[in-house]
Amino acid sequence: MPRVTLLDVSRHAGVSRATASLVVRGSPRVAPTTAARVREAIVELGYVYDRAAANLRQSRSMTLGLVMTDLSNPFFAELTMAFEHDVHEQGYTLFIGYTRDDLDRQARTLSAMVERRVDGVCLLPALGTTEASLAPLDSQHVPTVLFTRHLGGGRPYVGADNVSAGRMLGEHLRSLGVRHLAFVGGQETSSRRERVEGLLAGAGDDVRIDLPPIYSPSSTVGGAQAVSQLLDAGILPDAVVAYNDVIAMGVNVALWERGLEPGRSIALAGFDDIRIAAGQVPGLTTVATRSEEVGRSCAELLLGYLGGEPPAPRTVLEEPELRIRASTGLWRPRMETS
Amino acid sequence: MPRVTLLDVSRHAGVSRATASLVVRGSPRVAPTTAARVREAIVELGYVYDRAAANLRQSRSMTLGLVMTDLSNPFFAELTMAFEHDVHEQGYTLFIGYTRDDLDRQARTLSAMVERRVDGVCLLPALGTTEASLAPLDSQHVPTVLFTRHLGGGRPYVGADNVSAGRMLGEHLRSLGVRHLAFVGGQETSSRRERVEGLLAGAGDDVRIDLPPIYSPSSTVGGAQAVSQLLDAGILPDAVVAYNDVIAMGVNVALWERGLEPGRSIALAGFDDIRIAAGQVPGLTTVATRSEEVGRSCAELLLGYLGGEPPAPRTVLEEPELRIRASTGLWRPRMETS
DNA sequence: CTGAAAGCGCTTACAG
DNA sequence: CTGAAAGCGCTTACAG
Repeated sequence: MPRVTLLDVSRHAGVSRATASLVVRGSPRVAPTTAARVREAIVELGYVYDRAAANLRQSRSMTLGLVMTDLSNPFFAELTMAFEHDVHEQGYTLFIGYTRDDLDRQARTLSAMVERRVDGVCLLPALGTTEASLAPLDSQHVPTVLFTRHLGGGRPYVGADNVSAGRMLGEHLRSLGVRHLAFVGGQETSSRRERVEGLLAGAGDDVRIDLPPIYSPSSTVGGAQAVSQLLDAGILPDAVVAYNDVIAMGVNVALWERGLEPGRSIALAGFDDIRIAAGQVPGLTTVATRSEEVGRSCAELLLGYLGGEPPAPRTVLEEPELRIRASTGLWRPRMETS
Repeated sequence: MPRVTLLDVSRHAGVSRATASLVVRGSPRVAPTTAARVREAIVELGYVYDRAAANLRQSRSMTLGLVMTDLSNPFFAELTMAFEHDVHEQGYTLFIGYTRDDLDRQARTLSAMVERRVDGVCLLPALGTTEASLAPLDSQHVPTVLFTRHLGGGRPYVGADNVSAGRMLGEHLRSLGVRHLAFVGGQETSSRRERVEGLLAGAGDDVRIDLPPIYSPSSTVGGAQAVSQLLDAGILPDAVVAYNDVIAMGVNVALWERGLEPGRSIALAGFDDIRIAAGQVPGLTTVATRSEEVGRSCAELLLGYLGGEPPAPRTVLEEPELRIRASTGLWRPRMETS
């Protein structure tokens, strides 16, 4: 059976297609009685608006793309929910794609979205992404906002203020009396560099900081392996700082397994304050990097960008917040070295 | 500047639009030299295929919808990743939406996808969903597969075998010597009923089972509140079984805070085996309900369904697997009652 | 294997 | 406020 179209509706209601079209879009320029007749016809015929066809004509799709590496870090699940909420309210439907930090996959995903004429894209760039990687978006003038990782260029970007987050944690640990800390896990990204930079600044010169080249995926397994590498290298700091909470959770388990008691015999902290981090034993000290605010700002920046010029400000840095819990709060220096 | 279309490409290559169209779709019916000339033109002009326009003509969109309540449970993040992987490989792009267990939001989300002519939808139905709620999908003949929660009808469905999962856990706890267990958390859903049913069967008649009407959202906070309600009601079982792992993580914290040591003084278990559960202290005993397999089966069932009749089998139950960890593995009966 | 024409379902000027 | 015509960018028969 053929699809019911706007032409069928207009005939049934005794008006032209143009009029019916205005009614479905809620135009006030149609007489109320006419509009009512059209709406009746819609119900009687079981008509469903074909936004895809409308979009072809209007050359916009009312869809947005959200592309990230993966969801194994709940931070991105939280961000996704906030982003989806805000754009859904504006009538947009969301395309989603996961690059798994693979450049080919990222290219295919972005192309697929561009071919479907997305109106805009929020992207967490995969490792190794360059400005050139984004040519498929730029050549079609698809407004793009980066989040969490930036490329160093002037492209619109939303993220936590990672330098500030690192500094807060560094200051906290120093004030506890930590004299030796190590940083582990994460990938070689802008946000990792920024967190380390802040940590160094916050801890100050009195604190010895080990920055072994120990990277890891954002998983508990990755965290456990990272801290094992650290300990196997003979490094036993007062405090371990993990690149993020998921990694810190893995560090936590590995420390327990080695007979260390996080929060007592060794301090432990992460970044992000994923909701699940408060449900850890011991409760995990962390710096909230505002998943929901980042998602919301991405939506706001992108929506403001649509059909217009790149927005000002082009960079939004969310203010982090230190959340002190038992994983550092109970730790005390083993002995005074002064 | 106007968009580069297939007409521009065909002119530039000296062929007709139809021929150019065949080339972009990789048809073998075009002479190789002609095809090469067209491909050159595409590159030279910077042409981008407009799949949205193609889809209008073909009346299919090469998009699928994945609709669930939310991502606060990592189980659904894992499922999403697996589903996305498989459908991406088949050339589909994914629309996503979160209902937050709200029927209105679910209706709006499904309508938005239907208006955009999705080829198929995988849905975790919000609480209160009836067959009638799915009329927007059915009236447009959008193939639909349910997951995690079913409606009792014959609609295609993928989920874990929750009865079996409950039974495994019940048998495990009984074999440990647990004589009194309580089940807490979760919503009033098909999967909760099934888990409870299996648990009762597995534990047998010798085990006293408390099923207080304590429901909760899938969050650590929800879990902490649920177990507090239990304990405040004066119930102190040998073992607490939570509806899922996220809730169990909250139970874990609340038990510690009350001076109970999960895994020692009280046994604790959940369901799902979310990846992060292994990174708990103590390690959480759970029944894996196969997030990735569920996602994969959803993709397979839905793709098989597209353009054809509803698939057989219409129901796929993934086999669960018991994962014993310290949260029950270290527990021993306090005294013999025989 | 290639080309001219019609059509997917809508919206957009332009007359009236 | 309403209607007839053209067009969004593609694909699909149908001739050749």
